[in-house]
Amino acid sequence: MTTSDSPLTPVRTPLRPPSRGGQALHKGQQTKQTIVDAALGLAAQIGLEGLSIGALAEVTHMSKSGVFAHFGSREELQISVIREYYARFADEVFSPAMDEARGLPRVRALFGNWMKRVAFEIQSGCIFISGAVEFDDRPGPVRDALASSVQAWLAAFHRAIVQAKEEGQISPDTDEAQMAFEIHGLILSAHYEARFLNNPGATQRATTGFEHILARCRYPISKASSPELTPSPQSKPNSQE
Amino acid sequence: MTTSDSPLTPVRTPLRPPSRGGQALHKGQQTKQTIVDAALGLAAQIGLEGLSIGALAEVTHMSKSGVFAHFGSREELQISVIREYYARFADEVFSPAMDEARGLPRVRALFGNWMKRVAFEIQSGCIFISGAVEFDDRPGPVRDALASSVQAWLAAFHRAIVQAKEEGQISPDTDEAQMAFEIHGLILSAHYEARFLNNPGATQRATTGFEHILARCRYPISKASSPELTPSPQSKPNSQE
DNA sequence: TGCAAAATAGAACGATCGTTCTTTTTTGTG
DNA sequence: CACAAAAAAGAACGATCGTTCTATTTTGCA
Repeated sequence: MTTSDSPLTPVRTPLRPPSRGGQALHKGQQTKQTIVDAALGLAAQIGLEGLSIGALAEVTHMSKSGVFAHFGSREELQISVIREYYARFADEVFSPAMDEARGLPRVRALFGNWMKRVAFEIQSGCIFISGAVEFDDRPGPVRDALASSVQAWLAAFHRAIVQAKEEGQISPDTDEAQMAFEIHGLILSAHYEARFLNNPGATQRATTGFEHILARCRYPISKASSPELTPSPQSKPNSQE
Repeated sequence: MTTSDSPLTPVRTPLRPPSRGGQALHKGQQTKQTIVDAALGLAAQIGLEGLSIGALAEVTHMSKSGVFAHFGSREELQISVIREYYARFADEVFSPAMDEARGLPRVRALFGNWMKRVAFEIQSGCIFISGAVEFDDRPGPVRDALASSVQAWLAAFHRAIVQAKEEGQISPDTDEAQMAFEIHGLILSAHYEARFLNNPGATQRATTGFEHILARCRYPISKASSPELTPSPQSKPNSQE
C-alpha cells in the first residue's frame, strides 16, 4: 500500500469564471471576496447559523439585496464561508508542514501549526468546531460541505501518522486512527477550556498531552538507526501550575 | 490540604416556594416542570439558542404567553433548562459513582457513567458541549449558569483523580489537572466524531484512550502500598487493536 | 360552594429574518 | 463616448421572534 503526499483538496472552489480568459478579477468577484472575508470573521464569532445577511450588509456598507445577490441563498453564503475557512486552514496548517520530512517531523509540524491556529482561535472562534455543533442534527448541503472539509483534514493528519509508522518512528502495534482520535481530543479540549472556561493553561496542556501520546507510541527501548535516542518520557516534570 | 466527597452543588434551583409549607406541587409548578422537560429535549437537539417559545408552546400544547409566563424571559427559560440538565447529569453520572470506593474505582465509575451518557447523547445532543460553543462569545447570565455547572462537574472529576493519587493508586508525579484535561478531550472527541462525523467506533476509541491514560499514570511495577517508588511510567505496551 | 388568586389564552407590538422584485448606479468594453 | 451588461440599492413580502397587555379559565382554600 502506498501513501501519497497529495495536498488537501476536498471541495475546492472553482474561482475564476469558467469561460473568461486570463482577465483580472471583475468588480463582482472582488466584492464577493470582501463579503466572504467579513462573513468569515462574523461566522467564527457567532457561528454559521448566527450569520445574518443584514448584519453582513451593515459591516460591508452594502445593502442586504446587494450582499444577497452574490450568493442567491443564505446556504450558499455559508458554504462559501466554509470553503474560505478551509482554504485558510490548509494554507496555515497543512501546507507549511509539508516542507517537513515524512513521518514524525511532519506529524509534529501538523500538530504545532494546528495548535498555533487554536491559540489564535481562542479569540476568534473555530467554525470546524462551532459548525459541527450547529449542524450535527441538521442535514443538508451546509453540513455536507463542513463535514467533508473536516474529514479531509482529519484524513490528512491520519495519513501523516501512518507515514510515521511506515518510517519506523512509532511502534508497529500503534493504532494510527486511535492516535489521531486522541490528538483530536486534545485540540477540542484546549478550545473548550480556553475559549469557554477561560483557562489560560489549556494550550500548554494540549501540547503536554501530545508529548504524552508520542512518548507512548514511540519505541520504548533502544533504537537502531532511528533518529532520536533516549525515548524515556516524562524527562521534564510537568511544567506549570 | 483536605479533599471532600461533597456532592455536586453549584447553583441548585430553589424548588419549593420559599414560604409555602409542605404542600403538594401546585398546578403551576408541575406544568412548569413539563415545559422544562420539553425544553430540555428541544435544546439538546437544536441548542439553547435554538430554543423558541413558539416551538415550545406547540410541543406542550399551550399558548406562547402561557409558556412565557412561567419564566418571564427567554434567558430565564434557558437557565432553567441548564439547571435541569445539570441535575440529571449529577443523578446519572456523579451520584452513582459515589457508591464506589475513593480513588481509582470511583474515577473509573465517573468516566464510565460519563461515557454512557455521551453514548446516549449521540442521538439527543449535549448542552454542556453545544452550549459552550453557543455562549463562548456571549457574556451574560446564561453563560454564567452554564459555565458554573460545567466547572462544578469538572472540579468533581478532578477531585476524584486527586483522591486516587492520595490513595497511592496513581503515580505521585502525575498532574491531576493534566489528566482531567486529557480525559475531557476524549469525551469531546467521542461526541464530535460520533455525532457529527457519524463515526460509530468513536465511543470505543474514547474508552481505549482512557485506558491509555490510566496505564501511563498507574504504578508500573509492584504495589507495596508505599507511595513513592519507581516513578518510571511506560510499563505495559499499548494494549489492543 | 363561593371567590380571590393563580394559571392560561388571545391578540397585538416592533424587530429581524431570508427572499423577491423593480429600479438605479456602476462597470467594462466595442 | 456610448451602451449593454453587471452590480448594487431600495422597497416590500410573509414569517417568526420575544415580549406586553388584557381577558378568560382554572385552581385551591375559607
